[in-house]
Amino acid sequence: MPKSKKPAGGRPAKNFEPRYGDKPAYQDRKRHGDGASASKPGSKSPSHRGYRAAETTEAAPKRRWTAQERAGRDESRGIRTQAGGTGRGDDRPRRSFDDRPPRSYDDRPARSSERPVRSYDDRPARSSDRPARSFEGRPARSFDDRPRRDDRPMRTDRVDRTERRTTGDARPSYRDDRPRRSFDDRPARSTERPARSFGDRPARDDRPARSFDDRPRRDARPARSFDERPARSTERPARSFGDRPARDDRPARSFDDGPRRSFDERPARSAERPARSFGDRPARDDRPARSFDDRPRRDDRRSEGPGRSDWSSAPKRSAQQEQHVDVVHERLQADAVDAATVTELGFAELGLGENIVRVLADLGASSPFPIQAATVAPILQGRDVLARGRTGSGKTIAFGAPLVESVLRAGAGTKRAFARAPRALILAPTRELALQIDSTVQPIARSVGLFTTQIYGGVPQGRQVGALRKGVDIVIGTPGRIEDLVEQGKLDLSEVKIVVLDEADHMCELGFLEPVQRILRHTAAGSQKLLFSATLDREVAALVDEFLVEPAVYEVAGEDQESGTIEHRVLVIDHRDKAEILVSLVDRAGKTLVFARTRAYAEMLAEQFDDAGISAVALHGDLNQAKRTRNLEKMTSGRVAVLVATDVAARGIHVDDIDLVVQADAPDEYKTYLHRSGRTGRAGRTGRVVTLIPRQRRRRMVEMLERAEIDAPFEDARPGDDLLEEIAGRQIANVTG
DNA sequence: AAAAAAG
Repeated sequence: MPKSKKPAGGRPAKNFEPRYGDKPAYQDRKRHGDGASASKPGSKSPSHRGYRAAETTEAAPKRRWTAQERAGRDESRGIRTQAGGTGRGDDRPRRSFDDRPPRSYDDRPARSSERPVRSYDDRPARSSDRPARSFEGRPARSFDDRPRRDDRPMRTDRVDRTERRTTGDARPSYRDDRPRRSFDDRPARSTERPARSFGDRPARDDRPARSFDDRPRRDARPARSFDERPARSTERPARSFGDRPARDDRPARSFDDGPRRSFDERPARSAERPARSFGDRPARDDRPARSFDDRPRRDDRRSEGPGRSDWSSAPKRSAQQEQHVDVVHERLQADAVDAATVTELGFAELGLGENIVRVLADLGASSPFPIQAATVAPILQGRDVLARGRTGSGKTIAFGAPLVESVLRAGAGTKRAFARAPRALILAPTRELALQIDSTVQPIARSVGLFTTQIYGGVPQGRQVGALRKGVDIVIGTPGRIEDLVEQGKLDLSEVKIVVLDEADHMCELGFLEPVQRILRHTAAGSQKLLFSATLDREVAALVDEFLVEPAVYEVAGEDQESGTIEHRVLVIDHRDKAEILVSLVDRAGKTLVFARTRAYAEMLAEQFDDAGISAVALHGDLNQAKRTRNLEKMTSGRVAVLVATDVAARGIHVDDIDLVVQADAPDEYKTYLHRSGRTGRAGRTGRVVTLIPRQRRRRMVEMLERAEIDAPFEDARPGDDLLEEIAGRQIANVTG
């Protein structure tokens, strides 16, 4: 009955069908699930005891993992602290810090010259043989690590930690070293923090509750979440870093650029991180209680305020390190300030091989963007790197090119083997992003005879497994399927010596962190880690503490929202006008990306636009992968001008020429705002972002924009307003009419 | 709320 009403209500049956043609897809998926369970009688009923053997089987593995997961969870809470020490220590070869710098599989840089020569024609041929051989060699595989993990939980670490902290060792890792470390520094640090901490902290507290009422002013800053930014915004509109006491230490840095500065501090901290990181985290509201265990001891902690700094705060770094970091930073800032300076060094000068440089040129990157100029060299040196570059600034090439070069150097002189285990891994939060990264990295890799493969869910694994069997050098994918294949024994990560986490801060969020941690533990001990994101913040401390060693931290100075090419506006509307206004905004010439908060709403909006005669497609997790890929491709190719998506498209996705981003629903986090709006205005182009909000959301919106350090006018809008015409770029027509 | 695994 109700159905009959709907069609009548202006939802033409026609639209319904086509649209549903799609939906069925996902519904089918669900059906499959049901079907499976249905085939097994009593699946639903808890009393499934004797029944399906299958289930039982599944159960077993799960339990096993549960134990590990638990370990992972603990670690994520800070218990792992010692991961660095205990966890790795015993079994793993682990990287000795001494070596580290050199660490990259450097030994064979020289050989690099050879590569070009090698043609990998053979490859295909061998494939047939391989199957047989497959994984025999690897049996050893990653399991070695695991055992350790188990240990950790029990780990006597705490003791260790204590020691470390006391020692104040800057180095994350090993206690042995630390002891020596100067105690002098430490004290100093502690002093610093306290000061700073109090300022920040309050903020955090606020956030959670997020009550804006009480503290009108502060809200803005406290902004919850992240660290520095929020704080800055309020106090320093301009972003002067008055707040941060800590920074005082580093006179060197020019604060002008400072805005981003947060990273500056960090580098230094990095050294210390292990110890400190844990303290801070707790601070974060978001996270699980984690870590209170340690804290008691931590001086900082009690002050509590410091939280944020985690790695950053870590105050102490040896003078040497500090200087080094600062130096690096200065260089970076200088480059950023003067584009010409950056371009002085070409990709070749940065250490990339001839073939790679050529491909980059083909990809449109003839000379390095600032973030690329900054990270290529350190990555080639084998350092762990944290990098923040705003959306559309070229981060993929920034890690992709040097990653290929490193893999190449490491493998120079080695014979390619069938079923060879991959040597590099790139993790992304969404399948579309993984695909996109591959489209950039693959050509670079192929130019030097290396192979990449995508490993993500939503598609049959057969092909992926087949590729792995033939042997690939670089795996690019999403956490779920990768972990799945690892568990199945079809993906061996033990030879992975370089790991990239794109959208790293996002990968450290609730549902992602643990899988990511487990995956990283399967990679080679001491593997190099590269964390990239436009909104890299201390949220990644969970990974930094356990997996990175004295990471180099980069960001491009002067790269702030004001210097961007995106125009932001906020339209305050009446809820009942929303649909009409949206149609009006989307009915335009250029490509428009619309963000909705839920899958259902995204689907509904796409339908509405279609009904209004504006061809639009949706992109969200309720669509099957084929549909997702197809719809995104339709937008990319220009066959449709409107794409309505959930936040699945918020990060990383690059579609040329999107000149308008409409947020049908305002995001809750400033980071989400930055990523969504970053879908336009890429690589220096201009773009416009319009966010629709109901009147009562005004205040929240103001605060969020402050956190994002974005200035945007708030304007009331109603259907038919010229304002809408202008935003849609139809103003002339309108005027005429 | 969304995303990420299901031969």
